[in-house]
This record gives sequence, structure tokens and C-alpha cells, in this order.
Amino acid sequence: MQTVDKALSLLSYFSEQRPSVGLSELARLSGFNKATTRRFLVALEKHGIVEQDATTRSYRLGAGLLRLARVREATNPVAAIVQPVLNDLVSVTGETAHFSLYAGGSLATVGLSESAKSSRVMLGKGEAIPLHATASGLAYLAFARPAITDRVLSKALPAFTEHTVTGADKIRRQLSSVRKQGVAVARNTFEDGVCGIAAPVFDSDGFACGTVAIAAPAARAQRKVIASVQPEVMRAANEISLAMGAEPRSG
Amino acid sequence: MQTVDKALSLLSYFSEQRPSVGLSELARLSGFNKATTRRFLVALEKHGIVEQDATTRSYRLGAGLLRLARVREATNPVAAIVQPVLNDLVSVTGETAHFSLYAGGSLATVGLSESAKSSRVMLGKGEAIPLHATASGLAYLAFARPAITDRVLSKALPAFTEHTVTGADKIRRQLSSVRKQGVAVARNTFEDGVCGIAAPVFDSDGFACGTVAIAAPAARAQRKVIASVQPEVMRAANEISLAMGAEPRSG
DNA sequence: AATCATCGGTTCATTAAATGAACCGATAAG
DNA sequence: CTTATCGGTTCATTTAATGAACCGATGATT
Repeated sequence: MQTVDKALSLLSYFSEQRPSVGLSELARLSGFNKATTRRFLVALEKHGIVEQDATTRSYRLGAGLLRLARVREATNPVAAIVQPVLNDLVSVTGETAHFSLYAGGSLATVGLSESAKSSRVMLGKGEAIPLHATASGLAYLAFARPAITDRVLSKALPAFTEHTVTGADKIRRQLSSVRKQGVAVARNTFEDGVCGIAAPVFDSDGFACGTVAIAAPAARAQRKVIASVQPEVMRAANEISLAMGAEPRSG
Repeated sequence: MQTVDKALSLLSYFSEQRPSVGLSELARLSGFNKATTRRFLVALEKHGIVEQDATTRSYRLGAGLLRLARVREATNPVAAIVQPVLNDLVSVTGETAHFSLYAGGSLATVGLSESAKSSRVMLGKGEAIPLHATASGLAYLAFARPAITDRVLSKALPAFTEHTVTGADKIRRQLSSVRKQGVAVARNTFEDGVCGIAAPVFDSDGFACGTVAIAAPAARAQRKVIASVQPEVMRAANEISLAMGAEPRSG
């Protein structure tokens, strides 16, 4: 069913970095003939999957996707999968766990399970998480689409504590290490006394779309504790990735 | 581009009432040959648009839609359209305005603009709104997919105030009137002292997906005030409907 | 002002893909 | 045991898709 395949493959050229694209450019990107590309776009537009801007004539993802995503969410909510995974993670590690999605230049916590301990890290849903200064942020940037990482690191990076790394070069080295290890650890970089351990969450496009993390008081986060928590965070992130439509990981 | 058209038309058979569907049933519903339907589903699945349940072998909408919806939202947020519309509505009417989407058996407020008046109705984002006892609920049910309305009205309907209508037959007559007028008014039915005026919001499937409403202290909601507010609420609902992918209304 | 490049969009002879009746094994109901 | 229906597959036949060449419009360059 090659024709449907080709038409749907056009959707992968839309991203947060490329929210809209003209007909000729999309034909070039996809390698399809301009006439063929236009026919695909007309068919996608008919079903609300894309829409054409009346002024610029360029195409963007359409509002019909919102409805389909709402039906999907209503009947198969990500939360239904995420919440048990986060609860498990809290049971196993004893610390607060959260799941965040990238949107509009930062991560936003959309799933949360809190530790039962009286001394625990408090997080709020919807809070924006700075990317360069948190374990979640670093875990995301290490596996995000490179254009996003480049853009974040090209801006001025504020310090939140005296331990915050603000140099782009040094952060890039940290990201390289995170990629190798598959997990990010950040201690006292956003808030004194807090240690975060985070792994990236992927969806169907192969790049990170969010993270799973636990947050612990730094006093409890000794090296051997961190070593035992890391695989649990990675397991949880992988499980949520599958729910987000990622391909199963080998190994 | 008939083939792409047909493939995408399969997506309209998924709904909150029919979250999953088998191959043969989908072929019957769509009128396509079973072999053809399967080829379409395989192509849609490849791009994450649908996915097949490993146990039941039935198909449902896929996680890939969530990613596309997130890209769409990140770059063209509904809130960017909704918020100015709600702010306008507050300017014109002087009362708190809110936009709600239907999900999981109730409406949830997802957009809000509050009146500047010290005596005003307070609403919270994310609050579940009962369907039979509010203007928003009635505006939604009047234009929702009939299976939803039937299901809501087949359940026991609790009273919130002494003015709450709880009889299904009486509510159906109210809904009939709402359909004629295009707007619902509810006074003291959910909370004493509060009057709501609501209109349905549509998306691309032709049925209501949510509502726009204003909420005013009942003491300010005299008949002539209500008469002047109704067209403003309908105008706002229509504008948001277009952003949600509805076809433009004639007239 | 004229020229050039590229845009979105269209056409129709040519090429390729889609189609669906018939068939299969598996499973559940009677 | 029989029947009905499921998901899935095949290949001769039918139908749709394709893309080079073309169009008018627009913006940049000379």
C-alpha cells in the first residue's frame, strides 16, 4: 500500500522546528514529485490531518489530529500506563518519581508519584523544568533532535545554584556522557539539597520526547544508591516509551 | 488520490464509543473489501496512526497521533486561539467565560477568562462539569453524538440544588429546545445563585466536542441581559469550532 | 523596467499500484 | 460434529497514481 505509505510519510517532516512547510520544499524534502506531493496534501487536508495557511499557502499539521488524539487519550490514556509505572518506581526506589514531556522550550511534568517519606522532594504538575540545570533536562537534551539541543545551548544559560553548569561546552561534554550511560544524574544544580536521576522517553520519531526521573534529597543519594536506582529509572522510561509509540529497544 | 482518502476515512470509525474495532467489522462499516481494509490498516499502523492489540487482534487509534497532536499544539496551540476569544467574551459580557472539552463522561474546563467584577463566578481549570445540571452540559448533550446523550440520560442523575432537573424525559425536552436555539441557559441548577449560558463547540466530526460558556451571578442575569449575551457566546463558540477543525457554518 | 528564479498549482500520456473473489487455518457457538 | 465468523493471504484483473512539462504569480536582481 505504497501510496498511503508515501502520503503518511509526509507527516514526519513536520516538527516543532518546522511547524509549516511549502509545497515545493516538502516535495524536495520527501523526494516526491511536486504534483504527487500536492495530491497527498489535498487528501490529508480533507481529513483534517494537515491544513493550509490561507495567507502563506504553506501546510501545517491540522486540527483533526487533536480530535483523534483526544479519542485515543479518552480510550487509552497515557496516564493509565504512566501512573502505575511511576508508582512502581516509587515503591522500588522510595523517592518521588515524575514523567515530563517537552513542549515550548522546556519540560513540563505531566505525571507524578510522590514518595511516602516525610523528607521528600515536592514537585508540582505543570511546572516548567529548565533543561540545562536538571537531570530531566540533561536526559532530554542528550537524546533530543540536535536542532533543539543546539538552540537551547546557544542561549544564555542562567545559574540556579553555585553548582549549576552554565558553559555550553561543558554541558555538551555532560550530554556525551549521558548518551553513553543512558541516564543523567544532577546534584544541587537546580535546587540545593536535591539530586535527580533521569532517563529519556522516546516516541515514534526516534528522538526523545520527554523523560522519567526520580528526585531525592541529596543526603540520601549516595553513589551506591544512585547505582541501584539508575536501571530502575531506565526500565520505567523504556516502558513509557513503548506506550508513547517507540519501537521496542533491542537487548 | 482516492486510495489515501479511503485509508484515512477509516479513522472516522474510531470514537470514544468504539475505541477498537476488528478487521472484518471495519471492512463492513467502511464498505471496503477485507483485504483492502487490512492493507490500509497495515499502512496506518506503520506510521503509528493505528495500532493492533496483540491479544484481541483488533485495531485502535495509535500513539503516533499523540506525537503529531503535540507538534500541532506546540506550534499552533488551541489556547492561542481560545484565550483571546474568551477574553473578548469577558470584555463584552462582563462575566467569567470558559471553554470545556468532553472527556471520560464529563466536561473539563481547559480555557478560562475571569470577570474583573468583584462579584463573579469562580471556576477552576480541570474541574469536571456534570452534564445534566449545567448550561455547558446541556449545550454539549444537545449536539453530542446520540449514543453519548443516551448513555448519560440512562444513568441516575443526581440533584445538586432543588432546581436540578433529574428526569431524563424532561431533560430531553430541554435538549430539544437547546438544539432549536443553539444555546443553553441554566439557572441555579448546579449551584444556587449561578446562571450559565453555553453554546456547543464542534470539531471535524460534526458532533459537539465541547462548549463555550459564561457564568454570572444569577442576580445579574435578567432576561434582557441573557438575550444580549447569547449571540456573543454563540459567536465565540463558532470561532473556537473553526480552530478545532469544524467546517465553516453557513449563514 | 526587464529579466530571472522560484513559488503554488495543473494536465494527460504513461506507468504503476490497488483491488477483491476465493481461499486458508483458527476459534467459538450451537 | 457442524456451522459461522474471525484475521489473514493470493494473484489475475482492474483501477489509480505518476511526473515531465507547462502555467500565472511573485519577489529578487540587474
